[in-house]
Amino acid sequence: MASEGTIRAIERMFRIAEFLGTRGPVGLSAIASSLQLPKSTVYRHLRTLEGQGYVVENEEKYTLSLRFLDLGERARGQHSEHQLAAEKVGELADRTAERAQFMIEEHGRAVYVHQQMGANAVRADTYPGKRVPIHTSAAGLAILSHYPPHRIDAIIDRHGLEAMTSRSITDPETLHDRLQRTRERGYSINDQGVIEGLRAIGAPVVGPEDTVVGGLSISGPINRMAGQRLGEELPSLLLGATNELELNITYQ
Amino acid sequence: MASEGTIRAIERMFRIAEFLGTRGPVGLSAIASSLQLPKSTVYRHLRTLEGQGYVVENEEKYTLSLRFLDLGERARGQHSEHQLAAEKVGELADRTAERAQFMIEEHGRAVYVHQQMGANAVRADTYPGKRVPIHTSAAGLAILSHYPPHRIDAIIDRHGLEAMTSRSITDPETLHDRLQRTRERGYSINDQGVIEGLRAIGAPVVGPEDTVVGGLSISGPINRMAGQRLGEELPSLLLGATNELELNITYQ
DNA sequence: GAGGATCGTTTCACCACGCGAAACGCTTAG
DNA sequence: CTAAGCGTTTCGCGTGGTGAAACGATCCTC
Repeated sequence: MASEGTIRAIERMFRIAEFLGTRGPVGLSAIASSLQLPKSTVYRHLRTLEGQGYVVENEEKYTLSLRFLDLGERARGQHSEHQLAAEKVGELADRTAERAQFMIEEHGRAVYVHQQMGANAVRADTYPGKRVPIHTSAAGLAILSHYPPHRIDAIIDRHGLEAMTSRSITDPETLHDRLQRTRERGYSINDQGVIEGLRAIGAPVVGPEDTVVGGLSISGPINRMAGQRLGEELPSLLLGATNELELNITYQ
Repeated sequence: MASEGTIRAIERMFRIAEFLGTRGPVGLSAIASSLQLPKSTVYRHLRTLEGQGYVVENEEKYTLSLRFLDLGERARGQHSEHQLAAEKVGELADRTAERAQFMIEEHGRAVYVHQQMGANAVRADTYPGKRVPIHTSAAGLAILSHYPPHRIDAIIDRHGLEAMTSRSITDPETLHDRLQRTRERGYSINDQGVIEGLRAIGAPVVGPEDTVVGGLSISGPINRMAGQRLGEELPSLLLGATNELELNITYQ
């Protein structure tokens, strides 16, 4: 875990912060025993986090502060593509009445940047900042389909091909096949690879110099994501929005 | 800045992260010279952040990763009140066509938790996680109005009463007067205290055991936030939503 | 109400670890 | 061809992060 020449205190701090993020408000001893760290060490870290305003203490329970949200929103707002993508996600959600999202790749994983629920959208436990294995999302597949092979293989080497359902892609062969079909078709299909009964289509958003800035996608239940709607209507809306977005990015 | 018994490396790390949050993608030397830190130190910190996935490097420029958004969203989602408040913010924005928000107090400052633009809402550079001096927002004043005096004074001692416009509250006397009027009236009014031409009304959201969980508020231009609408219509909507929210929180 | 368990806090001595000056290789500009 | 800038790497110093242990407060249990 700890690479060479990196700062251990900071790595520990993030372990503590991530632990606070998964388990709600929690006390010092619980953190120390869960992370197998001495109480005094955790105490010093929490005092530091609290002093910097990144942790809130309430009745001897510690919680993450919304300062992390501040940093996160700044991270999201820094790329102008992301803001332009938000509009298109809204349009897609409105016109299809499904759930639409814009994702990017970071460190080999797919990250939700924007998402919007349409009128009939199926709920999901996704939120901005959430990261999923890149090969299990339609937007992620779309992004990969525009990457050079060595970059795809590097991601596979780093993260493997974790299965989330029985329909997930699990070996490099089929992944490359799917990516090839995605390139031919112009858009990707994720058929129940992340949640049973859920299907999604995605398209890569290509910026200047053929760099992929992210992927747009539409998700819905398999009964509505089928037939002519899946084959023509939705791809047409998706590719139309993607094209407009690419133009907005290039000529902003 | 550096208190006693806290970890310097972590404080430096946040200085670097916050710097990346304000200035977009930036190189190593720019960070080092701006923060007056040795290049090798900044380099080690960036390597650590990158290794933990909290910073993304692209063509020798460093950017905050959306992992901060992940942590931030987790922080926001951890309190069930916040999720319940989101609905009410939506209702208020829809019904008033203005901008509505829910804020909480953290470390003596007011923090945006949820905000939604109504159809006629005036734009503002606010976003979830943004922090403002608590006495310059209607929701913040509403929260303060339910705090015991010693807690209010502690906040004044810590942060002072910074002015943002000529109409801002700047001395403790008038602040306490305004809070007294807020208590009598049942809602607070922020008259151009943060932006000229903008007026807002806010109400405290009180949970079990008389603890204040946050504040709801509605903001709009002074020409629409006036007369009978300001005196009756909007307060009635605001207090109605607040009351419903309080019930939802107590009997969830 | 005494005893025990558990909590957060504080102390303190050790030495790993974070630090920073300097050197290095590389690219770009003039 | 030189010079200035960049990110990277090295390395010895000394301090700052560490963790075992003790401490006092609080909360149960009997």
